[in-house]
Amino acid sequence: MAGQRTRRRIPEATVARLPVYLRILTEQFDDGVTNISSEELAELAGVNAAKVRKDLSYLGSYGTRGVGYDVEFLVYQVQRELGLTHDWPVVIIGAGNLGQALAGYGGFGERGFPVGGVVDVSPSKIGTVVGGVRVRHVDELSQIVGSKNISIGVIATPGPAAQDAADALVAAGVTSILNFAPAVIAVPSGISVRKVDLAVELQILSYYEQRRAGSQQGGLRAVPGGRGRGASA
Amino acid sequence: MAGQRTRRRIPEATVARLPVYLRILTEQFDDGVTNISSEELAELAGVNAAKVRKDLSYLGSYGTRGVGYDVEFLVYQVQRELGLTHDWPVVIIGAGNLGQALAGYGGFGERGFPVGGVVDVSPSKIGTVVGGVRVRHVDELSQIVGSKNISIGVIATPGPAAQDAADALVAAGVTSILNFAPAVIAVPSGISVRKVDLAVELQILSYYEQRRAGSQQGGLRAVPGGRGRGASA
DNA sequence: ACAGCTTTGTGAAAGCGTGCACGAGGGCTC
DNA sequence: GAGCCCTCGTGCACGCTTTCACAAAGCTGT
Repeated sequence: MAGQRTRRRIPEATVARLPVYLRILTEQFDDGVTNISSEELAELAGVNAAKVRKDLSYLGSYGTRGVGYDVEFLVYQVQRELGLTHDWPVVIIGAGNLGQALAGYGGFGERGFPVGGVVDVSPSKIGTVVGGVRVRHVDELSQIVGSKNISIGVIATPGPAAQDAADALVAAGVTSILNFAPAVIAVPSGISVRKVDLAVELQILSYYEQRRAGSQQGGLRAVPGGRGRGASA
Repeated sequence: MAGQRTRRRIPEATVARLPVYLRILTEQFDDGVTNISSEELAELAGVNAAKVRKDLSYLGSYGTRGVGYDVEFLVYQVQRELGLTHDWPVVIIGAGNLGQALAGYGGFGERGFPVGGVVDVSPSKIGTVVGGVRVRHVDELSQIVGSKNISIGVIATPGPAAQDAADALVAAGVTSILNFAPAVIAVPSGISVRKVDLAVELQILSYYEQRRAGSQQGGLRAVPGGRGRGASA
């Protein structure tokens, strides 16, 4: 019974790259590409080929030496590893500007994360329809989460409301949270949290931008740029 | 002349945390707090106190032993280091769902990143007003960037258009890019790129969610969760 | 069947970030 | 003004991540 599921732990850095590989592999598959080498995949993902091989080796030995990887098979394996063999409905808390955009985005549903519900506290928002979903009151959160078996919540509230939102999500039974609010939230251990802060990203860019303006000798140096990447055009 | 600007290089991981400290410090200052210890700041930021001290030490020795840090002074120092002493206007490329939300968000302008322009390729978008800015054609990008001295561009296009958008931004003179499109973009060296991919974040959560479902013994274990954080409630 | 070419999978080394632990230094009290 | 207490700043060790380099393995053509 411990056969398939409990495979070796995958390093966090690798887990963060697998979705990128997956998107590229899917695109390649749609383009009719049936086989791909670590070198090609690395090029498309903007990383080192050795890193690709090591990352993929955590899933198993799915490549063929001298040939490369079978795209379709690899897509399936990465999906399985990431738990993307079924949909994960999400609930969005906060129907303001950002919440509406996320609900209306559509890209979520396509990628296996349909919007299972949107809640807010404001009476002016409740009852409106965003992204085909009617906004309901946050008090109904538990009911929504329970009935649709939702385990992922998205916080799209203003910063000061983020902790309350997180508490409400956890109380409702959500075990993973994607936090867009500009605030650090505390959650019980065992709950996964990832944070996306747009202002923070811009401020990081500002740092390198300013640094560049300061050191006026010999033009530009390579810039780390975080999860992004620089390559010569 | 090499005095102020060319201080020691700050590690990337630290640069990514400085904006978080800055937000917390600003909030504390607004609440009338005049002094803060590394311990308190660490608690609020969800990190280790030693890490806070080490991070801040890259800026200089601005703390007072036995006392802590002067909040107002520290706010100023972090702002200066991040280059936030003046505004950085940004140009948004792509006026779809996401682009509109970003332009209308308002949080950008408040934090020193006013929307200096929005461009798109679609005639149906051009001329419409989002976030108080009229959408213009992408061909006018150079003119917009030049006249407003913009150095940061935000890509909010669909994935397939991202590379073209990046090329257009670089050609227009932008040197930092925040990429929201689900695609890896290639840029000349010397251009900073940061990437925010919503689907990727959800897929990472999916991995840990699935892993949890797989190991059904003794409840939940601590989950890395990336840039987010777990703390006992 | 064998030689040669290609590409994977992985040990080992180097690099980077984190966290501990403690010395250094400054304020406060008596 | 001397001693005590508190908190910063940082050297060091540890662990994670990246990168290199190469042996193992498979396909192809003769």
